[in-house]
Amino acid sequence: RWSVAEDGPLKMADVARLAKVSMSTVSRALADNPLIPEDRRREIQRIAAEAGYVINQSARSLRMRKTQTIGVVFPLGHDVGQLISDPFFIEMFGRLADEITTRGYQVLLCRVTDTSEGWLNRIIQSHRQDGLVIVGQSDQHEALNQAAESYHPLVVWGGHLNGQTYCSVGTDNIGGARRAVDHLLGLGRKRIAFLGMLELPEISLRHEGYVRALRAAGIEQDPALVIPAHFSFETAYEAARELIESGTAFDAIFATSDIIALAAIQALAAAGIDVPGQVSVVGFDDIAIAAQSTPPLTSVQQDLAKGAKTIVDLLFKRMAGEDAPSATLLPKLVVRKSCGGTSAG
Amino acid sequence: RWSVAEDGPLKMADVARLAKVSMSTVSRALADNPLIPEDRRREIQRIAAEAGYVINQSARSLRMRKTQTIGVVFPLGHDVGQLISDPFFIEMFGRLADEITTRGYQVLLCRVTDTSEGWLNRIIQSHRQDGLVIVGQSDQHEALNQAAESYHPLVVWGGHLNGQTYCSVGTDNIGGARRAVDHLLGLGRKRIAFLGMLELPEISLRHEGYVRALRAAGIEQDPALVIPAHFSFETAYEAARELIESGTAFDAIFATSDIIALAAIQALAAAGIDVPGQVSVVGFDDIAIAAQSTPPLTSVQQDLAKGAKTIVDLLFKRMAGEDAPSATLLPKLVVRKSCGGTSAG
DNA sequence: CTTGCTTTTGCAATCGATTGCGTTAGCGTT
DNA sequence: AACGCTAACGCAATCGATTGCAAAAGCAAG
Repeated sequence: RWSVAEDGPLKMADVARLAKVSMSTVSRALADNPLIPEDRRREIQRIAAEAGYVINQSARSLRMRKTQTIGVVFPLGHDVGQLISDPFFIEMFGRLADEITTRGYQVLLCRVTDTSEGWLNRIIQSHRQDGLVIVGQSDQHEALNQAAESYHPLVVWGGHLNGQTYCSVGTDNIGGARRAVDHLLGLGRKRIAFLGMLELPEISLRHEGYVRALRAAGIEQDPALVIPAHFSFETAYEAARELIESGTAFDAIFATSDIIALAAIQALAAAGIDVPGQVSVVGFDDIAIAAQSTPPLTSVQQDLAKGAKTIVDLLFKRMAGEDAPSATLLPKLVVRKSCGGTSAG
Repeated sequence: RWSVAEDGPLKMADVARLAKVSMSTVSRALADNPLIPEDRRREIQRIAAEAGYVINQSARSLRMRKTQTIGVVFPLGHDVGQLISDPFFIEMFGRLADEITTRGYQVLLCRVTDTSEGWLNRIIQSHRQDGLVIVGQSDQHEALNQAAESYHPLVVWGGHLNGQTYCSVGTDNIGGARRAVDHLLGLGRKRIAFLGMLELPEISLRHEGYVRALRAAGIEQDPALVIPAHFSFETAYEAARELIESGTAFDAIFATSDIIALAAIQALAAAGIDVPGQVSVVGFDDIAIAAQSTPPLTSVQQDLAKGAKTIVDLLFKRMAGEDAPSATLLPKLVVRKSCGGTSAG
């Protein structure tokens, strides 16, 4: 009898010996190749299963030049440890994982530790995956553009930017922001602060929506109301606190993520400012906590389930050689108590 | 000049040609093997980097019989789609991913879609990973025991069970539950409901702690107060609703996860029952939302950061051939408003 | 019993790296 | 110049599968 401990893992050659056929035949039988008559196929499959044989994926990947694996790459640089701290990315990852595993592929999580020149090429050429999903462009627009030239199975979650050659899926950031700010304006708010990092493409688009809404309402923009704020709770809290202490007057906050919004609400509470009484707050993403917070947060909802499905659909198309275009999802404003009563003129 | 599009990806042989040395030398140079003089090593590394060469990991894995990858396996069966719905698993995954990538390994997410006989062996023998973390024993205690016999680089997050031969890391479930129920008893609560699936080993241990606390307080157990409840919000809500409608009297709930606790609180609210006025609620896990909910949830905190670090530490020891023992983490009761005022006799 | 055709099967090359072992180069001694 | 010794380097086998191509087997018709 054969044992893992003594003889090491079973190889295909061993199964071939057991079944008294050649390796070629075993390989074809396990692959359900019709070249082998069906009854013999079944027989060989049974023998392999009973022996506990499993195909060595390293060998298979090398020979077939594919890994049955999709790499999911998470954003870089800006916030170290963001992976575990940001509910948005976490949820996105879960949904992507679902979509990918449903299609019979494995999910490889890639965290980029070294963003020096060529980081993306290093991931691509490692051949560890058959396709890549990049979650968030961060500030790597150029790197993505360049990689997309020669590597096709690549889809990016993020904003649609000028001169973009890669395939991206993302919410209509301008429209979403526009809707949020329009809502605040509709409540009679006039001094609306913007919290977010303009350096990030998606945030920059949300800022554009903010600007357009103000302009359409004929309200003058005040640079003092545009505050840089990272995605982490602590830094966002700090940013909000500084805004409050600066003495700049404001009656609403448009936060470019829910985490930032929640941090702002806490900072306002700490300063004794009532939400939504004195200041209205709107977030972005509509993560799960948003509905549970006190007060419940009004937020621009991104449909991550649909987003993930779209990303993976497009990726598989591209893996099949087809040329899939970018897609934009329509955001929805979910109104809750954090921005005050029912709308007014 | 060389181009990905035209000539396919660069191979080590190409680099060898560029550097005018043999493949052996290139391989050794890239591996920083001291057999090659340092200056030549640097030179070859420079040439490889400039050409954009990256080692093909499939080939490397095959030859070296290791993949620089750790598989993280998620629980099976009980709750389909739990991956995306359960914040506990998500957070655990994030922390594991951090610990693993910090050590220079990749993370492969394994979702088991086929739990038929031999599922674990199929993962192990695929040789896709150098080590395995299983998050949650589910009902697979026996399968784990058997696999552990011949496969050593394996660590399980979960309870420590009788006759267990595999290495596990987990919270002291009995102690944690005991502490939670003792707290409720200290508040004067006497009819404490238990919500959770006894079939799961960890939950069964928490039930044991519940029983011990009641026994120590000389309070009679009522089987009608032990309610089966899955981990998903919807099913837990349903379970809580049935408890309420059954008419069984109770003045406290010990929920075996925060999700269950939050669902119970909502069900209670819907029935017009005040928390903590009429019923005290305690959860388990202390996930991020717990502190943000209304009312903030008292919960048994599991230190996931430490748990993940311990798991990965032990796993790497086992991968190195050492024999690492199981570990137990001490839970901490975090008291918030959901179970009522400061304690009383 | 040939011949011709189809169905099965197996040989051997291949994927792209790593590495044991033997060879060559380089240098210092005598 | 010959020798010995070490430091560098390269040949070729190897990891474990897949697959093109050719050979063998099976079968029917002549």
